[in-house]
Amino acid sequence: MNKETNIKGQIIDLAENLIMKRGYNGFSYKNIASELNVKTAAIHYHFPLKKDLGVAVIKRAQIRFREWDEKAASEDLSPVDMLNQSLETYLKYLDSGEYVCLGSSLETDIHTLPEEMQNEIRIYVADILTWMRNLLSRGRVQGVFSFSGPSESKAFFILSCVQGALQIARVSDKKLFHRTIDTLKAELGL
Amino acid sequence: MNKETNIKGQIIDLAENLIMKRGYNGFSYKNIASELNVKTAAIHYHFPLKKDLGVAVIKRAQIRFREWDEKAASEDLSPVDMLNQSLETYLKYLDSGEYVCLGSSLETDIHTLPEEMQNEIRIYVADILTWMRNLLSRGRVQGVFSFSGPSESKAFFILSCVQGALQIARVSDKKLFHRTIDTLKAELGL
DNA sequence: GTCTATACGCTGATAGAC
DNA sequence: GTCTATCAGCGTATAGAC
Repeated sequence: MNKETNIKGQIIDLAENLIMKRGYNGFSYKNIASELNVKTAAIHYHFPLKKDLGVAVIKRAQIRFREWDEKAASEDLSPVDMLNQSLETYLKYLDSGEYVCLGSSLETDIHTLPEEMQNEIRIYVADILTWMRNLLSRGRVQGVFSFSGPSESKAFFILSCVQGALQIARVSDKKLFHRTIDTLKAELGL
Repeated sequence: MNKETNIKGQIIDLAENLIMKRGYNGFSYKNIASELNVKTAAIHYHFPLKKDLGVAVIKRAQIRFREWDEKAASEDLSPVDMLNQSLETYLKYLDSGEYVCLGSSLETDIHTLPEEMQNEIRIYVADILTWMRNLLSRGRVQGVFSFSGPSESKAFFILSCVQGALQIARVSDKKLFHRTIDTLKAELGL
């Protein structure tokens, strides 16, 4: 999904993609090592425990998300454009034919994960929910979004819908994912 | 979740619950064996390969779902009551504090599963989507549901939303799941 | 930073006794 | 139907050489 040049970054990239494709319990250091044409011990040098790598993946996702948000804010991106940009991320996952979003995958695995990872996931998901809530709130005040009820509920509703749709699309008709996105936009008055 | 008396049924029960809680790659025969106070070899007697057990879990879910549908139909249950009954299943999962729905968990794991299991999952999800589509269609004709667009799209939308909400609720505020259900109902005019 | 070598528990799975 | 015994392979992880 990304193109890190440093080795550590490349490992995190591969791990993230593997988690999104196969889940945390569905990948091993060997998968990463063979992709980089090294041995597993080399991966352990950078991330002694698998848990360390797992935490690194989530923390980087948190940072990337925050930076994306700040960048969009500094560019004075409109709420509509920001929403569209975020939805494009999910469309990109859909087009890949392989990935679901990171949160989605880790939520499913949550009861098998070390506590440190669980905590970081909660933070990551909370960040996204808060961001969406603020975006909706702002958009409604500006008159570009139209919906009823608390922004918090609507944010949860939209993210649930997109995330769930991406998963179901994995095993059914992908065009229905696009329709779901269209419906969500229409419900906001777009 | 269930209460099978025969051993084979008990094994399938435990496997299903483990999949919903920990994912297919997050459980082992040992988990089931220790729960039943037997050795893993005893489980292999009933299901030689893990894949066999996985397929059995999904096939039973298919049958249970169809039987539930037929029963509801034979009782002339109204579309509203049928919808509510199905939503109660998800609420039960939420209250357990542990489970997401079977489809949800297996969709996440899909790229790690043997082909036989993948096929059964597709059938299972297709069955549920078709059922929901027909329910919505019937309800709209009867004038108890109100929504625009194809029933197929709406079915996908609703199931995505519920499924995604159940997952996100695992790591955030569970009351927002209830609000999501309320919103979905309100959108149908309930 | 990466390698070889090694350890060790767990997992899926099988054979044969009871 | 369940047991003991056993197996190979994998996954995580560490030690020490290069």
